[in-house]
Amino acid sequence: MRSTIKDVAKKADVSTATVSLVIHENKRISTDTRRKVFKAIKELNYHPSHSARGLVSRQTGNIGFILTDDHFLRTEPFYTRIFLGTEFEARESAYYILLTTIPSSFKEGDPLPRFVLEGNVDGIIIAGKVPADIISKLNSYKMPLTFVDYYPPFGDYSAILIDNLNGGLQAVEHLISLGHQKIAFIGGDIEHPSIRDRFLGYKTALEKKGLNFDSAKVVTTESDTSRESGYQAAKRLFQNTTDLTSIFACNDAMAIGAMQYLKTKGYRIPQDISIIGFDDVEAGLSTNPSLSTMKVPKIEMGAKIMQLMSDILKNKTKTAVKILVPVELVAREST
Amino acid sequence: MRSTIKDVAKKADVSTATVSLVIHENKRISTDTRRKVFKAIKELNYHPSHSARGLVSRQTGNIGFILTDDHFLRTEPFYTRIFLGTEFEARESAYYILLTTIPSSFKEGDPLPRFVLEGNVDGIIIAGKVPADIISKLNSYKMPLTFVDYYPPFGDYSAILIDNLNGGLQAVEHLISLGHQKIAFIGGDIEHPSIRDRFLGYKTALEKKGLNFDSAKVVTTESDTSRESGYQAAKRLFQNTTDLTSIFACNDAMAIGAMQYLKTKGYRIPQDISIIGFDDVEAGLSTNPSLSTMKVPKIEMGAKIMQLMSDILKNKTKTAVKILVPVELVAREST
DNA sequence: TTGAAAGCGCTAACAC
DNA sequence: GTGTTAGCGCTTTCAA
Repeated sequence: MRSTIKDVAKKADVSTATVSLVIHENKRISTDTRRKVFKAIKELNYHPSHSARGLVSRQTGNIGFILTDDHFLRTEPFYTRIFLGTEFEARESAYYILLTTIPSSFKEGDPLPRFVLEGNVDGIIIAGKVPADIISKLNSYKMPLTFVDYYPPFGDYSAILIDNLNGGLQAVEHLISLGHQKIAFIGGDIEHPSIRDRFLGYKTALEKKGLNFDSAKVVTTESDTSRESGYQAAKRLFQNTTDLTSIFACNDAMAIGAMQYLKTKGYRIPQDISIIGFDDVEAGLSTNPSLSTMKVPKIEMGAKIMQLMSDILKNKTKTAVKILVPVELVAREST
Repeated sequence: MRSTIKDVAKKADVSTATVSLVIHENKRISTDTRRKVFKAIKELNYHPSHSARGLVSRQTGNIGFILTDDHFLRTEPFYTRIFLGTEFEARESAYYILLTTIPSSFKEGDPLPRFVLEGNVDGIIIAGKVPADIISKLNSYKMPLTFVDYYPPFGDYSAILIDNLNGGLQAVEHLISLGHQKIAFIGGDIEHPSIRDRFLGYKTALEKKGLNFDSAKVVTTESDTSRESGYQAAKRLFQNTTDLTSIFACNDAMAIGAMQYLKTKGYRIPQDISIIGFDDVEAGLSTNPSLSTMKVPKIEMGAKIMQLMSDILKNKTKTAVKILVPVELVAREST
């Protein structure tokens, strides 16, 4: 039998109310009593019951973490890292994370995650792009909704986002600083906010340096951002034009796919073509040559969104805040 | 305000006890009452409070899912798939999964997952190999402990395991059926039960077919089973001997790494060397040639372990059961 | 500075 | 077949 607050109270020879006050760091309690209580807690290895607390406080102590199944199952551990950061931080702030995936094809009639229906979370973190339908359905529940690595087209939410625009800018400026003038961009669905911003960064960098923009050097027709798509995008790119010396891929997976294409065509990297990705996933380290990229602090982003959630639930943060997380150039062998 | 059992009782004009009985499908309730109650439940969109239930039933309704951080962050979505299966099944059986990682370097003094300390789970699922230290510490808590894709050296637990021995056997028999006589084995740490069994399957197949075992054709000196290790293992293998026509790699990642090595050395696959892996991860589909492998039903394994856990908690299963999950040959281009 | 007691939502024993 | 009620472990007035 696990020990309860009563056991602690008895052992410390105080009331259960006092124990509760001590636990909640109420300053009205005398140092002496506090000490007695803590001693008893320790000796009995007491941990408050999550259920009992939840019952009276009308809080569950749980946070829901939602992402699409294909994001969760992505080959590159991107969202799993974000989740990990969230989980680490949740330990600190004494929350539990309930992770669930939704189909990326989620539509109006589909059932919401069980923890939403059952009201078993105090707030929800949404990681990565999700179908608009689920956001609107989620909105009818009154819990705080926050986003990490995605911001929906409508609504006003707190979010932790990558500074994609600045990242794209830096990536391309890096290429330019190496003397490149003919720089291509390959990406997945340009409707995706992250990709759009990275592309915007690309254009901005060109403008800033007075290089002219050439739409033949842009391929954004792939539906996802996998290696395979990178391969295909590179193929298409070279059908459009061969007048280029470097490529900025919207993420590492596509960059790696593009590298594979370049190799099969006999281009040497970086001698003939330089290439830079985005995200800094492990796989970029084991390519040959190793891939230059923009480092995204995934674990930290996960931790930050949990902090934000915690602040919101404690009413420390009332208005929606968007935090842009800076990215950092990691120049390796491919540029 | 979410509706409570009282609201339902009032609306259906019965007592809360009756509502509770209806929810728990007690047969003493008349069809008429049952209908009334269900109607009220629906109209009020009533969902029982997890906390209140937990408090009185002394069950949390949560299951802890533990795996090491490097397993969780593996490039190939292997354990994430298992987790997904567990989560799917948990929805059915009305449990929540609390996922947490532990460092793969976990040792005696390290803190246990918070859900264990706080008694916030009814049982624990351990996925993949974990340090022995955590198992012994976990044992001092009275909750059921089950394993998936790993079985610890000591103790008696329920577990869902891959039929590695038979899988290894099938893989090698496949090679033999294609006419191969000189078959190598590359694997990571041979102490790992899964790898050991796959290796045993390899040996058994050779014996069965009257081929003799040649230790020069076995490399099990790598510490992990990554692509990089596969590359290194293949390199070492060819330092030992070049007298071989095929390779059985203990998993797909190593197989892919080995393929890379073979390609750099100019071997053609499968003309010069055939190669088969194990696990059936997505990456094996996009290699060139595509990788033959043994298909492991990861989602199903996750679902099964959750079912097993649920049975144990409902006292349907009293004695520890080990279930071997069969694997299936997927012959693709590499053999 | 501390204690007594009510009550959160639910289940289960018992009464009818 | 259905209702009454105690009580799970905790927090939180209110009183002392």
